[in-house]
Amino acid sequence: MRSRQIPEASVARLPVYLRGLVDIAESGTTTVSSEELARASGVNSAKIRKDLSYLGSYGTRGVGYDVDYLITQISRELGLTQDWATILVGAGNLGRALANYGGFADRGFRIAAIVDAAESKHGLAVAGLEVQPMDEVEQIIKAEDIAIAILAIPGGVAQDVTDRLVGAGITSILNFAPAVIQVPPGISLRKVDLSIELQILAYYEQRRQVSAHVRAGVTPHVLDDSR
Amino acid sequence: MRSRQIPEASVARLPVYLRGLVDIAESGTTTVSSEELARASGVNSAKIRKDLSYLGSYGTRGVGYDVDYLITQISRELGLTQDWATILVGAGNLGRALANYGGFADRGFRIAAIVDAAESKHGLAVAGLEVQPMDEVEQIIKAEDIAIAILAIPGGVAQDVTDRLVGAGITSILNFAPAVIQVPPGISLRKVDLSIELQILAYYEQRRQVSAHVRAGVTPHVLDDSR
DNA sequence: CCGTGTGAAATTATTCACAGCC
DNA sequence: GGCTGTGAATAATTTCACACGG
Repeated sequence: MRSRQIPEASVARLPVYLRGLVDIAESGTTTVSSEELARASGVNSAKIRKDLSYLGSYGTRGVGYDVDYLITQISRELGLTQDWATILVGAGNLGRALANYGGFADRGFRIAAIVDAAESKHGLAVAGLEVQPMDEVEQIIKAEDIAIAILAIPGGVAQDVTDRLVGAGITSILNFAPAVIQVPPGISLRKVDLSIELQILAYYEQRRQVSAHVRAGVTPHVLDDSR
Repeated sequence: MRSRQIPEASVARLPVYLRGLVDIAESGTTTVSSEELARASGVNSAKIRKDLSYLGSYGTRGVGYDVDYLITQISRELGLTQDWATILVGAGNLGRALANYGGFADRGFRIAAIVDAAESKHGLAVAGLEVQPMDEVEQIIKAEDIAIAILAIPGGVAQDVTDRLVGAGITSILNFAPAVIQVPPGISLRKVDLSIELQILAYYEQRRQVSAHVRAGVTPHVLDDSR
């Protein structure tokens, strides 16, 4: 199909396919069907075929996809053939854990700098880098040509820090801070929030417990056949 | 409207509203309009009204929503009025950071136990708990009546550990391991993956750079999550 | 044959727009 | 007058099912 502008939902799955493909490649397999990739990536095969069709016609009918070729194409599409310098903002528990997290430099991402507002953290060595003062953030972003920032800071300062980073030229933000932050149009923002994920799980967990009670004959509170 | 079964997309936003509402409550405001909550939660007001309508008619026309009452209703709907015991699997960098992460016990969640496969970690004190051997995980889950597990383990062992946890009675999993894991039907799974989030950002970053070369037309917008 | 690629159908989610009520 | 609640309209996403080509 080869249309520009891949649907957002598809883009979000491409990295998942990539991970599956890399696993498959490591096992020595060179060709994969959408059905096999479905098993490796937890996404159903029809969705995979549709998603991949947005990239182009990279499969062979009756055969499947060449694993290495597909890895190359997805990587190119995601922009993983270039190196991305990132700045980690916040050298607390979470920030340090993220910095030391292996799978990071994994796919072309590199922490180019770590900054923290607290003077007590300055000069500290984290993952082979010295934590630098927040004061220098503008200069660092410019000097290292950084577009992506990772926020591991307290919620209370998240918006102010974000505004400052955007002012300094950051255009993509991955937010680990437990706060809603606003960005101007044209800036990408993704958030990762432990507490929110747990709350979502709790909803379904509660629902599961309630229905278990009903099945067991305990307090069949509302029972409505009409749906 | 008061229908059972709230759409998944709405459920995923309820915790976001809750956070916004708590912020608003702390500022001393007692009534909020969907427009104000939109500003506080980064979701547009029409969507908010629609989402809240699934819970019931808790607003007052011409006025807005009572902040405390809405907090209560959303909390109840999400199942946050009860306490949830969780087990943290993995006491490495990330696991320890998560355990020490403040906003955790925040909304009724409590780490009841921490386990790790490595003998070197056993007995270690993390966030006021002793790291216990993986051997005892079944017993711990039963004894503490734990339904939710948080996985902060290497990708390579994620599936095996998951199978074991599900076998032991876990029904909700929050996966921080960089791996695709499969769960049986009826088990909830959410994943948080640094590397995948960065790759998604890279796609839009690349696109921004390409279009900047072409012309000054900016690609707009905030990306959303989840699934 | 087999598995991709893709229109078309079905489903889910978002946005609109305004009647209804405070 | 202002803001909710919600049907109806629109858009996005997923699923179906099968023609097509290796």
